[in-house]
Amino acid sequence: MGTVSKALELLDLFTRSRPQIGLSELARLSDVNKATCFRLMGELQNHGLVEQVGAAREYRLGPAVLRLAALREAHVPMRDAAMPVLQELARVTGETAHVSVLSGGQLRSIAHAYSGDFGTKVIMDDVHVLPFHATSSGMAVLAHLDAATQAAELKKPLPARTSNTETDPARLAKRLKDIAARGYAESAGGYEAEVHSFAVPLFDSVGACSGGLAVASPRSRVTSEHTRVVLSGLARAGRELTELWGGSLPPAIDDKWRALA
Amino acid sequence: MGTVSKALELLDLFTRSRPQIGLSELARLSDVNKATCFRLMGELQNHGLVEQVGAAREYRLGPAVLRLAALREAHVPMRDAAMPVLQELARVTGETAHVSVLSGGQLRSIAHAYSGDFGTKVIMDDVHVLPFHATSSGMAVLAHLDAATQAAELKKPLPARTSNTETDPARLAKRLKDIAARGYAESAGGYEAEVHSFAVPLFDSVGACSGGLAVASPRSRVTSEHTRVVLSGLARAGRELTELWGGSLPPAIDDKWRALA
DNA sequence: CAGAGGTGGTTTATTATTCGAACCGACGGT
DNA sequence: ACCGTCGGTTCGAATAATAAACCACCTCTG
Repeated sequence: MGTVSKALELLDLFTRSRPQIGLSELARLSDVNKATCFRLMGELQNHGLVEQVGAAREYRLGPAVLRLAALREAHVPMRDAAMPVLQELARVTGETAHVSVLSGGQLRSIAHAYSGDFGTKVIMDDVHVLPFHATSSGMAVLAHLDAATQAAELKKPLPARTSNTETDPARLAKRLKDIAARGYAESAGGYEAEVHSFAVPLFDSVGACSGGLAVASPRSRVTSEHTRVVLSGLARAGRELTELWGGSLPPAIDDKWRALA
Repeated sequence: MGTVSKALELLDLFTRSRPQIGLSELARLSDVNKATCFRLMGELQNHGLVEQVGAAREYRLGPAVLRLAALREAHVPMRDAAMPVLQELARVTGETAHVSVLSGGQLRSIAHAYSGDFGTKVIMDDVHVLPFHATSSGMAVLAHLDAATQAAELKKPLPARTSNTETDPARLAKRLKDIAARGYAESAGGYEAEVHSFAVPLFDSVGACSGGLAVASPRSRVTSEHTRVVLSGLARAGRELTELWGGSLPPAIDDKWRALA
């Protein structure tokens, strides 16, 4: 693996639940030698991506990330545009909603919104790369990608995240066909055992699938009425978001989503 | 220079005015070999920091920067807290306001706000590292740092950005003493020839200087009345922001700022 | 108080990784 | 057909990253 990748993996160790990390722990978590770690962090620090703070000289993300994000938003205002739609979707469903985009062959979560309705909710804080085979967003997106990418993805290993994860390529292929026919995907505990989620694909200006929009609930709250509300919310929000991002719904999807509303 | 630094410098080439860059141009701008550039961008892309888009396969900042920024804000909500204060400061002065923080020995701009009052305004979009000797923020901060850091900074080269930049260490040292005595700094075209700016230092919880707050105007609008408004605005906003960030004003500064209001 | 085990940071020779020049095929205008 | 550019690739040479040992310091604990 390249040096840069190692440095970036160090960055990915920072999460909501672990926002500051000392040098030794960083080395331990990343399986990178402490000296190497030290140098890499030094370089990251010189560019403001991380900073050291406090007497323990622990590292945390630095101010430069704000600049980069502001720049990205100024040029591709996806997140800002998505936020209100996402919050409304969380509100009407009473569940956690999140949106992800396809980038470099990976599906990345870029924003999420929680509902205040229940004491229990699905926490998305520290998820960033969504596996195609184990999440509803992933399957929704994969099902609407071209056959070649789909086949390529099916050839990769399909690690089981839970006992409900679909790990058989043939069965997964069948499920994808099904999803494409319906216009939405469902995952019953394939990512986290207790999490049930539904997702719809999102499309760019040339009608190619570019991301996914999902609602995730604790399994216990899933009923047929709940599912109806979630699906109709997803269809509406999916249509709105696709439009906001300057995309266009393929007519086939448009029809299927009309039926959900 | 380390490989990681090279990669991060590539990231810094993306600006508001140049948000998408092709491989060849990237190599040209960065003085990095095209092959190297390609590999580095590939690694950045694998982590979502950049993505390729369109038929020309141009690069732009990717969705992962959003995640990092959201993480930083969740843990250190500086920018979000600063934004309203900054906007109010821009409003009352009618000029561009910006705030910067000290990180890893550099002063980095983390947010700015424009006023709608005038047709001409100072544009801060693509500034991110502020030189200590050539900006009012830089001098305000440096003047309130400990003597050792100050001396170290004075020993470094002081490149002239304009004909008005202070490049003589001795004269700069004298100016810094002056600034510390007044509690604010002034830069008359030291960074951009036509830009006149005032700045105040900001302080952390132990009373150490941790950043700067500045108002920048076109030179032509500077009058004594204008200066009075700007300084009183800076004093008020500086006090507010220091408090918001959980810092405490040194009593000496507090006195001086009272006189400005 | 001594020492064990933790911290952040530094140094070393060894080695694996990165580098850059040249090259490739594709595209778009002369 | 030529030219210039594009994104991307190759390969030997050379640079830069590596891991382990070491330091100074701190805080527990026996």
